[in-house]
Amino acid sequence: MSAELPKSRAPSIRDVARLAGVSHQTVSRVLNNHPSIRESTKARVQQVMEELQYRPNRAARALSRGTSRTIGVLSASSSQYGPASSIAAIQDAARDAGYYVNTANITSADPDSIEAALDHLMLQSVEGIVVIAPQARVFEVLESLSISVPYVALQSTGGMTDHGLSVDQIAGARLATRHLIDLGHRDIYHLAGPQDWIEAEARMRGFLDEMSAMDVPTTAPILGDWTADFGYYAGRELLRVRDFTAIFCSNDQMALGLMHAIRDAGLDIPGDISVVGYDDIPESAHFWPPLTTVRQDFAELGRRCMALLLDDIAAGPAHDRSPIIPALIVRASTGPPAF
Amino acid sequence: MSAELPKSRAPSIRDVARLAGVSHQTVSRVLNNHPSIRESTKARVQQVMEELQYRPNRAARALSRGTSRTIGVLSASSSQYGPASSIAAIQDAARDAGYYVNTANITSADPDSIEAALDHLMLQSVEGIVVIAPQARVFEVLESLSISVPYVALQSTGGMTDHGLSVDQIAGARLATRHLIDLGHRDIYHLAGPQDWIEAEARMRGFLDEMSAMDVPTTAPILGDWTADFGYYAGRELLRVRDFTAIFCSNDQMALGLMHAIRDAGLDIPGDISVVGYDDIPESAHFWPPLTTVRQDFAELGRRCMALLLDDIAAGPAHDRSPIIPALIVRASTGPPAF
DNA sequence: GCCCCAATTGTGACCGTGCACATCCGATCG
DNA sequence: CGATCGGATGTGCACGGTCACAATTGGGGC
Repeated sequence: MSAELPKSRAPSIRDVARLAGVSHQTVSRVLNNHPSIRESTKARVQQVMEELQYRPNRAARALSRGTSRTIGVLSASSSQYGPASSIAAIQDAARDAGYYVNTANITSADPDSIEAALDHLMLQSVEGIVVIAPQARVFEVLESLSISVPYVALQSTGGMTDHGLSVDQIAGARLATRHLIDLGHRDIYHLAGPQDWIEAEARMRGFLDEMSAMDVPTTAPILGDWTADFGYYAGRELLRVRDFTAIFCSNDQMALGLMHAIRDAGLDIPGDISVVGYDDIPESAHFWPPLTTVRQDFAELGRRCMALLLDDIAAGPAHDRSPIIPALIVRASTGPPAF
Repeated sequence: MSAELPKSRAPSIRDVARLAGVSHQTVSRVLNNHPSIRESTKARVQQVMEELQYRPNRAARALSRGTSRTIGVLSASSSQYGPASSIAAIQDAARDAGYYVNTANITSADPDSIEAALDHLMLQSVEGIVVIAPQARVFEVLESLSISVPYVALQSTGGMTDHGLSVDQIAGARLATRHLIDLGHRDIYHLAGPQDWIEAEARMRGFLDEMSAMDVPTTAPILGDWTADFGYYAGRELLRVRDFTAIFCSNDQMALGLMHAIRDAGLDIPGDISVVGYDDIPESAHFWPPLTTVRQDFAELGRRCMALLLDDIAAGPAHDRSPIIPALIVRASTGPPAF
């Protein structure tokens, strides 16, 4: 019986006002819980709103306030575990703060694609942007378009601009590298991510830094594309020479593919070759062998990133910008070298 | 030098009109490329728009048109590969169609959480909703709230309502089961997904249907939670009895955990036990052993889902609703039983 | 008993765009 | 050559909120 005839128009603030016997402005005050409204009036208005199933019209509010309460997310590879987790966390945090989130994916790294995605977001009149496409080029475009809203980048090194949330990828990579060195490895390879990814570069730097700090000679890293497939093919090529006893992969997927290749070659992990990944996706504990890796808390990352952005928007006091240090998770894929 | 002083207000349609020496309505016509506008006028207006860096105000447009050009996505577990891929595809498709996408995640399956997420979307005045949280309960809530906008569910069986995109999960599950039976297995287990997930239930039904159609006696399926961790623990328990030679898992992650448990028990895959997964996530080709699984094209799914919803919104001609049939991908995790 | 102040409420304009309708103009037709 | 017609453009208002300011009310201090 609660079924209502579909009215031609949704009830507006004035409809509520009329039925409650007050002015539309009073209704507006109830909506924004203005301090000086008599309790009784407030209750009456709220009851009418209930009856009418009144919903404030967001467009109208945005128009008159001149603010959209929407933030944009610019994302690459949003279907991967890490970014996807962060996005989810961002959305939750935004919702809690009363914001809406609109996501634009970039399919390729070319400026046109980036610009199109940014355009899409700006058309939405977003109040801020979270960038989860930490390719260096994205930032160039961002700067060149002189975006007028604050933006924050996820997973940057924190070094390049003040727009980044500092996750110390370098420290994480050093942890992983140090672990291998401490086990006694000296011939260590690095399978890096795409060169234009800031975080890939940071991990590579961490690797190289630690190697040189510990006085271990290095080979040039191989540049991959984050996929397990690439890890597999890279592994096949590398094993032709096989003058290494350990390898540090820039993410868990590539490590998975690489281990596949190592097994195919009839070698043992970690007996013949030790493997370390990066990210600690939920599956890596069940790889064969279970993968030693560096844990990143993607959800926490998303939340803190959002907090940062909201601060920027409100121009309020700076939130906690202290860098997040990833943690090494040691499992069965690493061990001392054969000898 | 291209830096502009931040003007107090963004240029509006009237600013453009004034500078171009036309009425605001003419500018509006240019924006919506109305047929009867003289070429020269159009060009002049467009040039002024360029100079002023004019951006149409979405809120104003939504207000006066009474339409938001926004669709909502209601999602559970949006960080998993499958849903995440579909969401990305939906976003792309929406963007191409000139729509915006707003995602709301539900954290738990309780009605309050679902209602809160729906509320968030409705406040946005979305024109349609895609549901990627195919828990039966979500639909109950959806029905009970008598949502006034069209909605489409991803990954339903297609049987329950006319709101679903038919992916024939049952057929997919039958393919997998049939594969095991054809190999000669008779003692086959099924590790299902959470009971209230429609797709989990469909896969279970497919399994049971095929088993009974082929006259193979069945054991009650185990209900899991989609995670690799669960697969591992379930595997440990199951192997206590070990009266089966094959197992069909409702997704690849659980299959991964299960294979981990099987290896831990010192058994061979597929020598002692064959394993089949579902989804074909990009990593499963590199599991150990590479996983036989059922491929779902999540991106295609998202695209078609979006097409369906746009049809519903436009009340246009029904799009292609023919069911998608998943494909079996045979890899090394399955083989004939020992004997 | 009067004045002042704060709390509460009302009034009208405005945000930027699209729609309905009116207007203007040149070309076509009888 | 005037009536008609359709393309091109202008005018005013509506959309549903918020904001600035005005108006009304009630209570306390002198």
